[in-house]
Amino acid sequence: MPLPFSLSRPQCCRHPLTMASGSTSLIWFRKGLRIHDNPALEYASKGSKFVYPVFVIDPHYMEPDPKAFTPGSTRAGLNRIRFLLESLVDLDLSLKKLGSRLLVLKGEPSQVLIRCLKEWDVKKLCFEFDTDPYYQDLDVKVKDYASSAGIEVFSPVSHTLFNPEDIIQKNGGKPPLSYQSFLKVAGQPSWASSPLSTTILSLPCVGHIGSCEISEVPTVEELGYKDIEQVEWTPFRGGESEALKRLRESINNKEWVANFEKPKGDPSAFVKPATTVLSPYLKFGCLSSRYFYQCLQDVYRNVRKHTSPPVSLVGQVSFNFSITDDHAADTIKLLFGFKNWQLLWRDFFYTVAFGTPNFDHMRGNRICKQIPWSDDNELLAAWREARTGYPWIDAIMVQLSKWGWMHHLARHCVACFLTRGDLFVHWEKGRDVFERLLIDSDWAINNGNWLWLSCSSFFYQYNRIYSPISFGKKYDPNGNYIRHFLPVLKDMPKEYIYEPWTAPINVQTKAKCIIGRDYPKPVISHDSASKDCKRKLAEAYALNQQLNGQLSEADLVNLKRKLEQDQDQEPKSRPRRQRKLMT
DNA sequence: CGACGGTTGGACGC
DNA sequence: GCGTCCAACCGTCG
Repeated sequence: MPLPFSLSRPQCCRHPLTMASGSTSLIWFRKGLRIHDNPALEYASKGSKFVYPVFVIDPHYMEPDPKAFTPGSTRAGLNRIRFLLESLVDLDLSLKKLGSRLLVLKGEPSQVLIRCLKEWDVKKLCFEFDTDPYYQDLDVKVKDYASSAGIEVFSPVSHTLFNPEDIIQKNGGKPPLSYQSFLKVAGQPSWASSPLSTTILSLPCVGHIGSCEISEVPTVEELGYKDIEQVEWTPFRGGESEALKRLRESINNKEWVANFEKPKGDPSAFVKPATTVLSPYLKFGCLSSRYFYQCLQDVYRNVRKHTSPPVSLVGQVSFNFSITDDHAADTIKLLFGFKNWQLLWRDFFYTVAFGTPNFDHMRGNRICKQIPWSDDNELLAAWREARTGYPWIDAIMVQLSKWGWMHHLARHCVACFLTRGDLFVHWEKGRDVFERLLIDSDWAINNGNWLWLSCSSFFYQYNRIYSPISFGKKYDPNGNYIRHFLPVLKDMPKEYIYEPWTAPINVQTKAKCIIGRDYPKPVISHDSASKDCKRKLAEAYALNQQLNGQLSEADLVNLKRKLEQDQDQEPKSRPRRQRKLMT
């Protein structure tokens, strides 16, 4: 598969025609860290004499926080910071091949940007539209200045397949709240049948820098991260080049394509992850979701025709397919089962998130059930620090800390466990942990999934609880995943590895892992805790229905008190009492 | 009002 | 590995 853009023959803007016409543009990179399918970059370079490609290192995200529970800033773990820096280095290299470079600045982005616009006498400001509230606020400030200074602003939607505003408008002003209705409203993306412009052969050069403080892409050490203790880091390298390489490999992998929309997959397959990990690249825009979409569409078209060697309809991609009948059948099924594409889910969450005020909170969020979650910081800490005593849960949390990535279903298990399944801790607390540690954490998708998993919105079958014991066992009976991420349990026989507290003491001794000393006892009993969660959710749902979702703070406090009283009257449901069962 | 579907539940039987 | 039952929620649609 050829690259979607050419990296050959860098050219500079010495040509008299180029020199004579055009003005000065600035492309502000935030997400969209790529050259291919980048309308903002394309527009910036069109007819411009100078183009300033800028990235601003934002202390809000990047400043080291020594008090954080793992290395990193307040809002981002070091894995994601590193992934971002790698993506920037790659972007800089690609820009250099096109006769330009990346200008890295530091500070509060809107202030830095406004200073650059003045200093460089910029006439066109280009940046990808971003739906995240943080960028929405930032963009207002920058746009206000630009309009007062007579600067043209170009801010295209290119992070998602659809423009969330269009879909909300088409749906009568509110975002569709079910995936099916979203698909109905969304239809096909407007650009789906026409080729994306993905080729940039050269860029205008960077003009004089003046007094702005420009640096190369910093290292983590230069950002102030020193003496870091963590030994294992994420195996995923950032950047557009890596993204396109992974995409190419994935698409040539028949099994992966055939499984692309299937919900299942083995969450315990950690050495060679069950899904080809592209999510962090989509998050940062190292990979264009639209380009990805077209590649997949291409594969399906080719397979459908499966008589002759695959020929790309848009003439840009050909895949090394040796099509088996099975695979063709599978793929054809997928073609018509189009609606399950993960990429469409991404747009679904982006649309709902954009159209829902306070999407990232329970209070003031019109689509969120009001539930009196507990604020038990000890249970939260046990979950966060991988010491719940349930090896399946703890192994997943270790993978989160070390890799910043876990299988989708593994995320479901730990999110369910923390909230509606076992610990009844507020989903916002879990959301914060994921948001910080995941290398692919994405504001809309992360919050959407926590709403989903906690039965606060979208999904309401709170009786369906993932078992912290049997769910993992189903996929990985030997417990290899646990042995890898929790080496303390590596010698525990498979009969006990999902429930080590049930192992006879001589077995524990032999495995060199005494439960309660080398590995914790369970913080709760799943049987009683999950029953208790169901009871609480049933009551909370009933009150939500009764009050039409309009619960005051007092209503929540009263409900919480009532739930705790009921718990006291029913000793069987009291999770903390169950300790004796586990020794 | 009732039927129906919902990315991704668990347990059990075969 | 697949079907069936369990228990039963919600929002949507007719």
